[in-house]
Amino acid sequence: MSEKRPTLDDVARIVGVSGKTVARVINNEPGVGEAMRARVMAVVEQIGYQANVSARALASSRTFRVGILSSAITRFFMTQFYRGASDVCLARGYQMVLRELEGSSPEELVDLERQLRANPLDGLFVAAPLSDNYALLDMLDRLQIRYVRHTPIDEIGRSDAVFADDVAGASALARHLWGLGHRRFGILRGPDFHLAGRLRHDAFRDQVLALGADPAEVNAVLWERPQDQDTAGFAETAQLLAHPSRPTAISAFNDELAAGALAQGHQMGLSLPRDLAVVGYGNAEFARLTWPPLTTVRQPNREMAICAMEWLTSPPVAGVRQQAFPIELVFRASCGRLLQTAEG
Amino acid sequence: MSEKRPTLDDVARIVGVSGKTVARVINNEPGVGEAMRARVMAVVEQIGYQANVSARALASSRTFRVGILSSAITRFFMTQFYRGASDVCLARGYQMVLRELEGSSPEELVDLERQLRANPLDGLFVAAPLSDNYALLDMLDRLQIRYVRHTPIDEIGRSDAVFADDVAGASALARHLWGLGHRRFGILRGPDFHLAGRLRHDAFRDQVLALGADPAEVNAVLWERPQDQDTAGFAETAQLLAHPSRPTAISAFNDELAAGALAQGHQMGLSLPRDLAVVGYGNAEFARLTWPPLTTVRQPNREMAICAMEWLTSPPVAGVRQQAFPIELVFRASCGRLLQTAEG
DNA sequence: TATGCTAACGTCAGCGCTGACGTTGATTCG
DNA sequence: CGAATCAACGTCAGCGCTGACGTTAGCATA
Repeated sequence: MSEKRPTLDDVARIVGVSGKTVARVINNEPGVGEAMRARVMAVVEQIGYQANVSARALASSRTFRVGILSSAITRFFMTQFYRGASDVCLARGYQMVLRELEGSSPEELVDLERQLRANPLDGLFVAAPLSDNYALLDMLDRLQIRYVRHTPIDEIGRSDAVFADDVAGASALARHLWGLGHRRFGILRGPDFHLAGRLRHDAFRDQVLALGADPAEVNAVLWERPQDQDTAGFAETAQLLAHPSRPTAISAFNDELAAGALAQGHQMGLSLPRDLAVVGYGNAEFARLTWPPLTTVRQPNREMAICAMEWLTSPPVAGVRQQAFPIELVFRASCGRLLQTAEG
Repeated sequence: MSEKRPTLDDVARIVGVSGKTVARVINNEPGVGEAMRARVMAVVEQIGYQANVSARALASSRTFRVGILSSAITRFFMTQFYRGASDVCLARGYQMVLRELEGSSPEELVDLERQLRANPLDGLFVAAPLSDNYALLDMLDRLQIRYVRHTPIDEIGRSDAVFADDVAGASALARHLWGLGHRRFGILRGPDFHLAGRLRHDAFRDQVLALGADPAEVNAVLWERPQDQDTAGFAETAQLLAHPSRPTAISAFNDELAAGALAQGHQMGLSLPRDLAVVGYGNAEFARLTWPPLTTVRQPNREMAICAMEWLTSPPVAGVRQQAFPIELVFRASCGRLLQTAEG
């Protein structure tokens, strides 16, 4: 409010042209000569003109706003999305908004739909596991909101999507543990509604079996988010360790569960990693802070978000765009000393 | 785009009144009778009218957008802010946007100012430690942007602020450890530019000295963010433990450093928590996942964000509003069994 | 009964852009 | 050399609201 902020017409008046010409310049539209373009830009720079997003949105029925939709906006992997998305939005003059959809009850969906109607977005990045909630996707389609999904896999090519290869990650962990000499495995399996939970479990199991493991010595326990958050994975780990063919290595759905497995191991008096190797998934911030520090899989979340946001802030294209991103193993101490070099 | 979304005039036409009357109703302005208000609301509900935020922003020079500014948008305590802030924004029809200001170089500030000019906000929540960056605050004042600071302390009553009592938290930890019988203390001190770092250090030290500790047996090491993120606090902990009066308890600036202290303890072959007690600060997500799980201080971040956002989305008031929030000790195993009940 | 006052509405000009549609002068070509 | 073409501009009516300012009918009051 201090000094009124300059408008497009202010620029036009100074240059001595029509507002439309200025608009053509700042929007990079054709129909202006090079000389004029330079003159306009000079004045724009000089008085520090910035387009008014609200006016632009009102007149053009675009909003210059993109959203990130997640069922857990506080999780670490989400914050990596924010950083990547934020960079793109900043560079392209878009606003980034966050929206949480905790459950998937019809009421929550209706609520989201209402809010999306009231505050439309130019695009939405849908993070896993919401990305496989078809009721949600149908709603977005109905509202004709563009979206990019972050999903483990999309067999049917339903929409634009970015993915990190869960099968490759879980298989690599399996080969790593096998290479260290482990033959009896426990799997802390993620919830089934989380597609990645199924994929990682299957890939890990298939890989160790392919390497020659005895099916009777590869056991999984399903983890369902317990009431007591302080003991994530404790009971499930105890259950795995109580099995007749007690595993020497545990592969957990994520780093949180892996940390729980380590804690349970400590509590049972095991010496880690000698008595029990543990691998996580996701390379959470705390993976380096457990004891022993977790061997895990890094997912290129930042890069995926950047890609998704670049799509969403660019003109639509025909057809479906899908992009896979390579994962990367992060070796720490939770599997003990390596007996042989792990493959790349 | 499917079916054109209803406008204020659509509602007015159906009810048979002027658009202004509808506006009065949906904005809860005076000047409409009860009967009319009910008639309008009925139609609003029926056709699902939602005000167009862009139009409203353009006409009223408000933006219905509030921001959260942080130097580390990926930290766990920030995500707790998002959740609280998001709830308020959703309920009040505001958009929440995130902005990171990593360093505090003049260039970055200029950049932020440009962006704030281009995309004005109705208010900004400034998280610590940016909340004590006076260059930033001066800039916001100059732009006449309302803001609420999240800061440990504000002696001069410079602006609206919410704070959790760092002095109370650090003192309580000190009393807890003292009560468990500890007499020699190490402090992993936070960086000085982080006001909370100084406050927590001073409060802890003052408290144990007041309880009778020997000043020679209360030592601090300054932590500066190391290059190698994988070993946060390792070297500093080793330094503390190498001191002639080797501490039996370490108080860390935050949970991350505390986890590093635990890891270093393990690495040195100590039996935790018998040989070394550790307390953190902040109750990060992973505090329950370390071994032993961390005793720490919970800060009511969600509640603070809710308060701040309620202020920012309400009409301004005269004077400065400041609100303190109580902290809460979270007892876990990292200090061993309690010898006596800790105070409330 | 004339006057003033007020609650309950209405009117209308923008807010700062955009999109569709002019206009003009220079260039090209039959 | 006149008509057609086209790049380079200009004009203008909105987009859907809001804020400032009418208008009117009903009621209290002198």
